Amino acid sequence: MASAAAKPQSRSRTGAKGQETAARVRKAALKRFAANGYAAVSMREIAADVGVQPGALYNHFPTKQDILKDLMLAHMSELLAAWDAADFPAEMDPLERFVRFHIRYHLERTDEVFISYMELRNLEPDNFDAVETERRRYEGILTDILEKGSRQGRYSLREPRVTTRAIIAMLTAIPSWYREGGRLSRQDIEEIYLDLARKAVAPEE
Amino acid sequence: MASAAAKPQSRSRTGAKGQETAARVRKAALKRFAANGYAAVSMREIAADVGVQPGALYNHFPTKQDILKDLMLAHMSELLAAWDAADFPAEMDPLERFVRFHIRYHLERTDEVFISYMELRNLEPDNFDAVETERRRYEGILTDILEKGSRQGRYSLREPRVTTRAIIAMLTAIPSWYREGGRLSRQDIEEIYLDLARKAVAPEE
DNA sequence: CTTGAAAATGAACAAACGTTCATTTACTTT
DNA sequence: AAAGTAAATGAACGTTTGTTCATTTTCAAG
Repeated sequence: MASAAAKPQSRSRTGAKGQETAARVRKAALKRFAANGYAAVSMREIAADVGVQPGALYNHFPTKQDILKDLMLAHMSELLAAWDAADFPAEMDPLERFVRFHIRYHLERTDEVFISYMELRNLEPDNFDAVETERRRYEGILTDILEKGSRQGRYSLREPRVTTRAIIAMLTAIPSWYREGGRLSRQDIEEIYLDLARKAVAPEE
Repeated sequence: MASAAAKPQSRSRTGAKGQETAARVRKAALKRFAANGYAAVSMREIAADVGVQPGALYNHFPTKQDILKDLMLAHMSELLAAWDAADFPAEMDPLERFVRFHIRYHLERTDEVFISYMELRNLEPDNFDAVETERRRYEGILTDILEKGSRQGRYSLREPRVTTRAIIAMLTAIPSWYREGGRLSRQDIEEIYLDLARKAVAPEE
């Protein structure tokens, strides 16, 4: 009883090598799923990328579906954690915070983002619900910002939930066309979209 | 020579029955692709929906890929034709025209719309290019509206192409969450999004 | 009624799929 | 060095896949 909390988790059975292989599987699956779609990717292809025989994958993930679930849930929780950890100047407007954060994060993690709204339909019901719950939590952040700002008269809008989806849809589409090294820098993109979002909810003068 | 234009196309070899079956194949494939994704749908499932043996499908489409290409190209050309045919009050602002048209059309043809941006990656290169060309043509409509309005001082925006993608992304996402019979009617949706779009490109006062 | 082409059948093909499993290899702890 | 577990192998399993094809059915035109 007394030892339960202090248990050092005896490193012997943690399987350091296994952890590392699991990470390589995740990485390979992420790339493949993003490029070709979950249904079009075979376990054999993932295994080949990792440099291992197909059967070895099952030492780390019970099924192909579990790899997808793992990737999507990890993405959502990392997204939410990144928001919590984000630090912006104290005086920055909350909407500006959200827009800048969203753009930056989504341009950094294009594969994860792509999978997370493209492969939703390939999730089995339970896994779908789990991801959907996290997604709603993320949307809730912006909805709260809009509602509070609306009450304080800093923004003007009709439907916070609808406006949330509109803004997020607008921002999330950026990685689908933005290419590094093009005419517009990431900062340019931030300013353009910030301008659009701000004006869209600007109070009538 | 003289008969070329008036040729009655001898109904004998038009295959009336075949045309009808092909239409049923398109319809079944559309529903299935939208619900489960191109890669997850088998020719056997489509055949079963149509009420025919798998082999019979190949009397109408050379491959499964051709069914997808057919659906997507048809959608794009119908979308563009519908825009050309759309009639709005002469005095209506062009942006308002576009927003209302886009929302109405996309809420009417949810399956086609869903497939057309979800299954792009499952198109072979040639087919992808063909669809992409049509998509750019459609985006060009809004870009032209924004550029002209911007020159005339009716709108204010930084980047017509970027703003085009932002507005279209925002509008196209509607069918992914809108449900008939909910709290908001289609008219409500139109007004809310029209408001957002207008304000986003409103001239500074 | 005959003819001929279009359409549908039903069985078959090779290939690829996710997953399992007895066995061997690798590695950490006693 | 011995023991024991985790990881990887390599072959195999039963299904399912897109597609083909010889054959039969359907059906309108002559």
